[in-house]
Amino acid sequence: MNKNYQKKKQPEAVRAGLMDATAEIIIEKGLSGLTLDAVAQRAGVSKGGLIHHFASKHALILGLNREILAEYARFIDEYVAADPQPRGRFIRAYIRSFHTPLKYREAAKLFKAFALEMSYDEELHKICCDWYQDIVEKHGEAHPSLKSQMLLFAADGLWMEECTGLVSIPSAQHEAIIDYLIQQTYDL
Amino acid sequence: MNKNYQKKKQPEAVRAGLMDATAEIIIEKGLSGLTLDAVAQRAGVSKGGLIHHFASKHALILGLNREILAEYARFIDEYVAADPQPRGRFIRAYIRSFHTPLKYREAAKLFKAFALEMSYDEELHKICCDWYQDIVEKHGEAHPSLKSQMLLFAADGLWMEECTGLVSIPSAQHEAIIDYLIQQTYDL
DNA sequence: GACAAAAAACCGACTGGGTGGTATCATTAC
DNA sequence: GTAATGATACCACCCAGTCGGTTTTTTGTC
Repeated sequence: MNKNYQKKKQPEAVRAGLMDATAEIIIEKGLSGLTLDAVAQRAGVSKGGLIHHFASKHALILGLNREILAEYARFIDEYVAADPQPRGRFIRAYIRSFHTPLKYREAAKLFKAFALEMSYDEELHKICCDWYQDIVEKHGEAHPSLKSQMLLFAADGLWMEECTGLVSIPSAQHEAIIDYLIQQTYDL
Repeated sequence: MNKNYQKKKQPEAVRAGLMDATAEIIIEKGLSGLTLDAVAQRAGVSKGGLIHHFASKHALILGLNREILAEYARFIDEYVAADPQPRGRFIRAYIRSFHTPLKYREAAKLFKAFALEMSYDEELHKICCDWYQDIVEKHGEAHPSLKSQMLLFAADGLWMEECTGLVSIPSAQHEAIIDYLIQQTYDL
């Protein structure tokens, strides 16, 4: 570990930089605007270097997706652990985690891009399904009530609204809605 | 009807065919899989013919989007008109219309594709925002309660789940959730 | 109704830029 | 040395949009 001393090459940093660049480009231009050249250039790496770390564009996308899902999972874990009231704990954590700024700013846009691609990419779909199933098995109720499910869907809907900016809610109102959802989780 | 008898060219039918082909391809392969050649071929038209009807790929996408939004608006209008109870009427119509099969099967996937593209296409974004604003001004409440907003978001979330197939809800449970949401709209 | 001119509808080969991926060579770490 | 890391050049393919042309339909005029 302490061999890093005087290391000129730092593959892990390069790899992280590539991930960041990928995320930024997807946020700015969407998945369709993601090109290997652009990623390499933004990360200050050659295309060959990029391909060395991620064998293909697909691998790059999957890698980023995995990383982001892992981060969301960490958020949810933390929120659940910090919540003394068991009832509705998972839903509160779910709501809060999806409205917490992540490592990647505007991560919601990223997630939305993946949400679309899921329909056409089985591997990506499976990764996301497994993630969701794991998180529910870990924290969720075995037989959630209709109200619980409604609250989860409402959190998803609000998240989507954030992504698309369709309704243009003032941020104060946005907060109010989240508070309302949280409040509802105490009465399940 | 019989006037068509001798008509060889039917531009409106061709145009409609191009729309259908576009929708089908987006459903199958997503927006990124949409190519002018594929649309033309599926519709049985040459590329030149396609370009004659839609000046660009962008125009094609916007045209289809407009058509679908109009169809959703019609659904909502009908549901509102048929609902004797004014309170929560719009929300019920909203929920129901987004779970009604449209002209284009699996239209949800289409809509999801547009929802993504909105972030990167100002024109598309404006069309959708205007549509939403119009429909709310027409039927919605001026100052919706938090619960009203929550129900709308829940409908959106459920719709998204339909698109992505993330949670894999049995259809019976799906129906139960919709019923629950509808039921909630009577108590606002 | 006739008939020419204009307009609309339609065709398909071609272009030019972009992009994913490969092959090869150079450098650094251990 | 050699394995990991990274740079550069390159290729084959795809795809949006162009362009000159043909065919059909509509329009204007007598």
